[in-house]
Amino acid sequence: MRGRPKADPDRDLRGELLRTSRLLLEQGGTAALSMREVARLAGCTHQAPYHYFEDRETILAALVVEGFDELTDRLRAANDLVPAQGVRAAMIASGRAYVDFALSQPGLFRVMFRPDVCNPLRFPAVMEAGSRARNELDRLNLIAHGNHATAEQATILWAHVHGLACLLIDGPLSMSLETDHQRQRHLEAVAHRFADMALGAGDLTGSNFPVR
Amino acid sequence: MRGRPKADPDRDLRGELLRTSRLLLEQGGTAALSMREVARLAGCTHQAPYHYFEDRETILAALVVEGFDELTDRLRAANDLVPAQGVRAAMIASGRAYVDFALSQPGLFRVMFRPDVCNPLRFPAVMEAGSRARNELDRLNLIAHGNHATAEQATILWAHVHGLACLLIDGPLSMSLETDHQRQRHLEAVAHRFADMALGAGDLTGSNFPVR
DNA sequence: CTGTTAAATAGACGCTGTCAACTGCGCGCA
DNA sequence: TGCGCGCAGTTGACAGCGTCTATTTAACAG
Repeated sequence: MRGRPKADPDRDLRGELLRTSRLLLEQGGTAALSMREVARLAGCTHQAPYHYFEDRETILAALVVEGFDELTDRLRAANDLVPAQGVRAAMIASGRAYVDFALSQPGLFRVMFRPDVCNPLRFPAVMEAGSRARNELDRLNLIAHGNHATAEQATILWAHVHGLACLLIDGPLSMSLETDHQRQRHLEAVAHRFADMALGAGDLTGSNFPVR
Repeated sequence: MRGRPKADPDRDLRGELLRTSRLLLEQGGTAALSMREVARLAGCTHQAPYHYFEDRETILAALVVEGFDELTDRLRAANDLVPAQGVRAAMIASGRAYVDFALSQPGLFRVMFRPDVCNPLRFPAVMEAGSRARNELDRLNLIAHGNHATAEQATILWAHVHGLACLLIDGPLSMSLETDHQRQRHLEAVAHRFADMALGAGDLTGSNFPVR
């Protein structure tokens, strides 16, 4: 059969393509996400996806936006703990949220920070979604340090959680931790230690935020 | 002409291939490093590289080893500052070394921490080179905290410099800093602030290392 | 009934990594 | 001197990839 097949409004090819892409990305990394394989799994010809996405990078961009939005939600939930549980708990929860997100879908997380794979400058939506996530981290920093919050502290906070996530999903850090239990314990300890450092060090610059 | 060409002992094809690969990797990222393009630029046929490297990943592995070795050298040089300039200066220099390395050759740096592009498990040499670099960071942590050094502090140190490097080369962080000068100043301030946190916080666990 | 557009199909092109087969040059050895 | 073997390449082929172009058909608007 050639040309457009019988109408089937139940079928959402665009959505199917996105779901399939995300699966492929997660299972085999960016290299496994091929236009033709996506089409095959979604049950259409190799050219059908081009109707919905300009090219391969555009599919990735759509996934990246989804990813940043999900990350933003998780970070916001952590920040919202402040009234009930305090800044320290929120900071620890925030770090956990960031790391958990990366560990739960490392394939997506990697692409989110790889401009050579998906160039944010080409996709304003990607840039905006990324900014929203970043704002959530900045908000935490602001809550934590109030008037004494600095851009340097924000950078340290971001670098810490991001570095942790990268090292965990890309092996070098998790390889030395045998069991999942060990890793959990280590991460827990790291989070508390970092919170001590970040919040406690406020004293050094005049903040009177109490340690512990 | 077919078959092996006239002998030319002056020509080091293997070296040429490696140099060319590194250039391509740096200029256009991992996607630009194609077996055939390397061969073309090195002036041989598309199959000649296979005599020296099993496949594309093996070329990348060789570059990654070079990269880790260079990073190790830089970190060692920073650590060697301790006797003359003290722990704080060495920690700042170490961070600068890590970040400078990443910024000076982002293409290579990215591959060094991307097991889906170059799987360390397949290349023992890569694993060992990576361990050497990590040991240098651990050594700094040991010097900084002596008997009170913990695995958590080592992780925080590593995550900090690594996260900083990743965010800088992959855009999100450097994009908000307009000029090179601004970036330099910010990084300087971040380094000092982190050193304060990492060394000063030693007090919290009983270390009597003086801040400043 | 006709024209337009959306949603696909089909085929081709050049690029890629890699497998297989072949070709010389030069060295060790008889 | 002659011979064979292995190193260092060459050439050709194949399948898979992204993407361009052209085509086909279903649905809808006037």
